[in-house]
Amino acid sequence: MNRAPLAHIVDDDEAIRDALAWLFQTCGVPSRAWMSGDDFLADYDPAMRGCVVLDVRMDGMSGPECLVQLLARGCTMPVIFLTGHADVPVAVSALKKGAFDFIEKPFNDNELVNVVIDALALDARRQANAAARAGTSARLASLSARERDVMERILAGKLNKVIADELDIAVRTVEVHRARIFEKMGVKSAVELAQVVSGGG
Amino acid sequence: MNRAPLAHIVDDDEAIRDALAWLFQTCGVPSRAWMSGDDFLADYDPAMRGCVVLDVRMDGMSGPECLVQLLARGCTMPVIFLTGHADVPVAVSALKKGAFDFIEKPFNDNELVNVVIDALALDARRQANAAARAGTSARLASLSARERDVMERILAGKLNKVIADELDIAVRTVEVHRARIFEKMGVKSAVELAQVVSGGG
DNA sequence: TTTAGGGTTGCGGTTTTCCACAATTGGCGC
DNA sequence: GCGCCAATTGTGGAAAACCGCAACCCTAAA
Repeated sequence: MNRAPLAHIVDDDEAIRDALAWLFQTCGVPSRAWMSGDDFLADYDPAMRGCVVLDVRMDGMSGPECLVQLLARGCTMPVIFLTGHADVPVAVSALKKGAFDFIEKPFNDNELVNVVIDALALDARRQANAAARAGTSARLASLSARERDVMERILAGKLNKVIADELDIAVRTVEVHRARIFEKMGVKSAVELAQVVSGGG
Repeated sequence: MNRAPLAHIVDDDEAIRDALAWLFQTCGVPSRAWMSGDDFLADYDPAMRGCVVLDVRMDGMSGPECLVQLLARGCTMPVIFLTGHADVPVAVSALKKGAFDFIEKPFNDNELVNVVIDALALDARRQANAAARAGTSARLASLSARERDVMERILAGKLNKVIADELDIAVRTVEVHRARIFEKMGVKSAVELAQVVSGGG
């Protein structure tokens, strides 16, 4: 089951992996570990939830390289970097790419756990938002091409008669499309329609 | 005139201030310099536009302290840090607080200028958005209490008769309020109203 | 060929919206 | 008190939206 929120640990040092896994477990945070960025990317699934705890310097793929790959695959999980070497440009670059945090070793256990918990909470919020947006997108996708033509003009605030004129069809036809759009989008009025498409998708 | 976009240089080293000012000038970027965070904060005005180029380590107030003060005063200008000392926690903290970039000295002149130009562009975009939102807020504030009651219900997609029932007034009165709301908010339909209040304010 | 779905249209009728004209009430500042 | 403004209401009519019913055309799949 990929859908349970996990702390995804990626580190080439077995001692660190074990220590992190143990630390997280004692704090009630489920985790799973990988020994390289390549291994993690091989298992990566967009349905994975939680956060990623990524070592910066590893054999093979580096942490930042792994971040780039994850972003390229549309990963939205917060990524927390761990580093043993002071390297400001790397930290700046990672954070500007969207990393959630960048922590120097040795780190305070409690601090790391708090960061991970914050990251998990952020992911949960994002997940909820994404679900809402996905619902709207799905409804939007269920509209026919013609219905989208009409909806576009409804959202522009145009009257049915104007829409009919622009699309060169009868007003009655616009009314039918309009009703079907409302039904498919699960709204009762043009106002609600405007809100779901501009506020939630 | 505070409103012209400037690169606001804050550094306690006169040589650096002059060098930066000269660098910016040769690239067509107007700038002004301060010799301490306190001095800059004393002159700070929310109407200032552009970006801030802030040294991390200075006599008196540090760069990060200055950032905190600026944020507390609602400053939205992008802040670029310059630092001569590798300090990952400071960099991470600054970026997580919203700093635009964090650059180590010695830096490449061209790179810094590009960052400043990006920051100025970002500020210009934000400024445009803020202006639009301020306009909407101003219009919103011009509504009477009763008009706000009605608008709230219009945005909930309710029919005039339902609104009249809820507010215990005649449908005709709701119509009048409705028309006045549209007029004051500068829109022609309920759909546009929903878009300006949920998308732009 | 039959079936299914999308797009289209007309008819007739109800409901809402939108507006011009006209008027009343109550608070507030001069 | 007087004038101003927000809030309120009514009348009456034109325009638009909304709906159920029935139907036709066309394309793609079974």
